[in-house]
Amino acid sequence: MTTLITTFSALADETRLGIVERLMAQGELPAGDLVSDAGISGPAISRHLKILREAGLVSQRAEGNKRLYSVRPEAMRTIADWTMDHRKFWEAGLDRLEALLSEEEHG
Amino acid sequence: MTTLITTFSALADETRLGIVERLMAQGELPAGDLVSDAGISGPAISRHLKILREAGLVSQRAEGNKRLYSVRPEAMRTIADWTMDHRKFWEAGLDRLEALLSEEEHG
DNA sequence: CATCTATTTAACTTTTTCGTTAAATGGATG
DNA sequence: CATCCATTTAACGAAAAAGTTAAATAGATG
Repeated sequence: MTTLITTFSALADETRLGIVERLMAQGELPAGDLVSDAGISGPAISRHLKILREAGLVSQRAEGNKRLYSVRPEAMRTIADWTMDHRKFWEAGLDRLEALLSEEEHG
Repeated sequence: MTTLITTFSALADETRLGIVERLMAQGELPAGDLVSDAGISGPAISRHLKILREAGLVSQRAEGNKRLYSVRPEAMRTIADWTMDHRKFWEAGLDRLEALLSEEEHG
C-alpha cells in the first residue's frame, strides 16, 4: 500500500480523524485524555492510536506511566503534497490563490 | 459521516485512488476504459465508481451507451481546504511556501 | 512488595468492505 | 425486433475493520 493510501485510510475514520484534529489543536496529549471524550473504550482508542502510529500520523513518547501522543507533520505533508500536485483540479475559481501559485511557479 | 471522512474513505483504496488519478491525468473517460487496467472485474469497478460518485469525487454523464466519468474539483477542494486549515502542522521548514503563505495572511 | 494507574494485547463477535459470477437494464444496430 | 455492447444491480462468500471484556505489562506509590 502506498504511503498516501495508508494516510487516507488512517484518517478515514471518525475516531481517528477526531484524535488527529484534537492533537493538532491542543498539542501533545496522553492516551488517557483521548479516551475520555471519544465515547469508546480504552482498548479501542489504543488500537486506533496504533493504526495512526503505524501510518506515521502520530508519534508516541513515554513519560513515566503515560504515553504522550502528537501529530507528525511529515504525514500531513504527504497529503499536502498530493493536493498541491493536483491543484489544477481544485484551484479553478480561487482567484487569489491561483495568482499566488502561478507567481510561485513562474518565479 | 462528515464530508471529509467520506472523501478520505473514498480515496483510501488503491483501485479508487488509481481511478481518480487517472481521470485527473487523462480527463473524462468511459467506465469501460477504467475496467481494462484495474485488473478487476467490470462489476467491481462499477461499485467503486458508485462509491466515488456518492462521495462526490467524480461525476457521471451519459453519452449513448457509455457513462463518462470525470473528477469533481469541489471534492478535491474539501481536502485542500482541510490541509490549508492545518498548514501550521506541515509547513515548518518549507521556507518558500511559508513565506508565501504568510504574505497571503498579511495581505 | 502489594497494589494502583495507564496503556496495550488477546480473544472473540458483529459489521463492513471488496471481490466474484449471474442476471437485469438500456442504448445502438443488422 | 433480435441481438450486441456497456454498465449496473443482485446474491453470495471471504477477509478486514472496529467494538467489547478480560488479561497482561509497566511505571509509581503506600
